[in-house]
Amino acid sequence: MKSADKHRKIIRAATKVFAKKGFFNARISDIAKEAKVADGTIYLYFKNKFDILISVFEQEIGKLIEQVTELINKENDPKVKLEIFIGKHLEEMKKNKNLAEVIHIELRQTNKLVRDYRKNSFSNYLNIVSSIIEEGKQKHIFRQDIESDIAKQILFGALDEISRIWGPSNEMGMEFSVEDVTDQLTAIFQQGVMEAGKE
Amino acid sequence: MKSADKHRKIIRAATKVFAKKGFFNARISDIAKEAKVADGTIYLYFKNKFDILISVFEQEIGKLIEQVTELINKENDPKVKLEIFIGKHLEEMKKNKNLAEVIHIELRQTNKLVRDYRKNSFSNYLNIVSSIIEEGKQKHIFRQDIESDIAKQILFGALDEISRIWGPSNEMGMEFSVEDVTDQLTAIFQQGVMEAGKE
Amino acid sequence: MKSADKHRKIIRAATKVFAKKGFFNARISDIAKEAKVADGTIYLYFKNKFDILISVFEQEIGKLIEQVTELINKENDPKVKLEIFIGKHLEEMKKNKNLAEVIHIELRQTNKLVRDYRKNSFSNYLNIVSSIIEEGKQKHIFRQDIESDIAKQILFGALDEISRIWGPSNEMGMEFSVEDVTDQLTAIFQQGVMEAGKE
Amino acid sequence: MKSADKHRKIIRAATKVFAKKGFFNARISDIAKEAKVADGTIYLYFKNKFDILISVFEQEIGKLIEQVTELINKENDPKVKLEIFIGKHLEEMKKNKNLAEVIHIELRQTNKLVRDYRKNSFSNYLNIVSSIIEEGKQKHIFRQDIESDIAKQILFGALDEISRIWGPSNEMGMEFSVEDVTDQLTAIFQQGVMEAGKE
DNA sequence: GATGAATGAGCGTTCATTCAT
DNA sequence: GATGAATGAACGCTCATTCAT
Repeated sequence: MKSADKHRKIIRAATKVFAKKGFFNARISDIAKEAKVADGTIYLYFKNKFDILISVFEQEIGKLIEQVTELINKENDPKVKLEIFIGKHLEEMKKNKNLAEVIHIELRQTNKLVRDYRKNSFSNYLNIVSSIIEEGKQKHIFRQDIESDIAKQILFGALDEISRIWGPSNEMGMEFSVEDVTDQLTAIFQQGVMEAGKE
Repeated sequence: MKSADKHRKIIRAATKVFAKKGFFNARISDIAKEAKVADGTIYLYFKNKFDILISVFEQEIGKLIEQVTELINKENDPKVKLEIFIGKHLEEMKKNKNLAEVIHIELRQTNKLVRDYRKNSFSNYLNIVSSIIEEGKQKHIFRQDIESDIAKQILFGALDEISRIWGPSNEMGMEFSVEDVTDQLTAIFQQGVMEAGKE
Repeated sequence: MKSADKHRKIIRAATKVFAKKGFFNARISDIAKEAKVADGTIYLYFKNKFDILISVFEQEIGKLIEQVTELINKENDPKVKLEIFIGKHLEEMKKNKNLAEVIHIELRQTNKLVRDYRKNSFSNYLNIVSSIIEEGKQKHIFRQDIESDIAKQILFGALDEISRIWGPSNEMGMEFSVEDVTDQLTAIFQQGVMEAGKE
Repeated sequence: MKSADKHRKIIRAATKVFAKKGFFNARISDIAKEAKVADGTIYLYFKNKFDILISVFEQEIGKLIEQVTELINKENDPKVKLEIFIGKHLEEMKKNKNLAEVIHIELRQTNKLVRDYRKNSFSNYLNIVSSIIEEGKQKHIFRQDIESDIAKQILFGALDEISRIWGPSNEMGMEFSVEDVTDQLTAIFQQGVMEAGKE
């Protein structure tokens, strides 16, 4: 039986290699070597190179959705939910720098498959944000003029760009902790969407 | 003298092709055909394929910096400056959808050369934002706890992601005008960085 | 003991697959699937892929030689023997279209092994023809100027090409029965080799 | 401009390599080396490996049709026409042994493209034979019961198989001249299709 | 004996870059 | 300067064969 363990090993190796070299510069043989399997073995588990990329997302974003959803469901205050979402995302990205790179770089390879994919798991992830925003609007904690579909993109763009602070190519001089960055983004975004006077 | 006109034609063609197919899927011959020159001609104007990509940015971001700087220098209020920056960026991205795609997609090809490049023109562009933030902090209009280096990344990420609303692959159902989106992002970011009570 | 049954099952499967896809396009896994055994099992019965091809001939041509020889030995008239040979060959080819394809297509893969093989069983098959011709010459029924070594090739070429009428790719509009075709070829070849006036 | 000379050189090289190793065992790099061009150059002149094969036929069979047609048109007697056809074919095959091998081996690679091709140039070649036969039947020189569609296959099969006498793998001990073989085949086939008494 | 997961050599094809014209 | 034919290194993927279970 094709071992699930080997599948995982390849995913992990691919994430690492994609993060380091980018999808197009990554060679199947790089991934195979990193995973300590033969080149051909990869094709027992994945249809083609692109399928590996898709699988990396499917796997990792899936985990993220699960974790974030659980944490958020324990909360009532949309304001706090936002903070949790931001914090959790950044925490995971700092923990798994390769994933951050992969999301950042590869999610942007204009490509039918990725697009199709984005309509699925990734969309679900972003829709967590729009739900929170809508809830906040209903409770009159967030401003009525905020479009949740725009706001979710804004927040994701910010999260994604800021995650690179911890990447291998951080060009900033300073080091920021997850807490620092979470605080900054939460502060800006939270305050940004709140109704005046609702502190 | 190598005609500057031909140089421009190639840049324009490359922007179009990169936007449509992405850097790695774009062929030199695609660009040559689009520019109506021979493949070999491109190498009279550019060192290699990557050099074309760099030049597209250099050129386009340069223009952006010029325009934005001029507009902002006429203003005093950092709050208004932010609004101008955001509005101008989005306006340009909507006007030049190819450029938006190229920035979005290609700026993310992890690559030593792009990185080096980002330390130059692109950094300058982002530093316009941090300057505005610093000015706002000094004038006690913006919160003292905002790190301008983080904030500039946040804003750029938001701008970049939101620009895709007008891209060829906009998966959102609705159509938003530049004004709508500018208002939303300005509202969130402005309010987000302002000191309490300073409306 | 390796079951002879499994050996036969694989031969049968291989004949089918080779006929359908040709030797080079046939995959070991195709044959394994068709034979309902594991890929590896095939290597318990055959040395390698080419060995399977050889075995298909060995087996099938062997059967043919046996049957034809028996029928012919009952006859005395070389003219009738020719007719029997032609009729039996075509009958078998129509019955076993896969074999016809395999002989037609694969026997032509220029290859040392096939050549070596042709010197054996296949040669024996063809030599049935030259024997008949020689016998006819001796009995002064067939023309003395006929070279039996050339004539056997001529007849086999004709038989082989004509067998394709029933193949999956018959491009002729009409349908011909075994009898029609046997009659035609027998008529031409028989009359062709006969001495003038010996009808 | 892509030189017609190079096109020819590649065709010639391919014919040689295909003849020697067979289509599937021939490597593009073998052909390139034989033609003294770079591997990539081949793809400036041919769509893919299979396209080279098709082109070899198109080219060579085309020449054959031209030559044979011209010779035959000078003749009136269908009997002589047959002799010319057979003689010319065998003469060309002996002259160009590589072509003989390629026709023999490759025309049999079951394959949609070859089939489509056979419906064109190759069919035209064979139809020269059926026309001759029909003409002979009309003039009551050939037997009325001969089906020209079957007879053309018979003749081609015979020609094709017999051509291999001169191939690199001739397993016969003896050497036969073109004349010998032409005589034999002409004798058999001609006499085979003729009406009784019409010598 | 039987399995099928694993292997890795091997090849068709692409395309950035060069250079003779 | 301009051209575009030629180059050949590079890589994704296949599949016959092996071997641990």
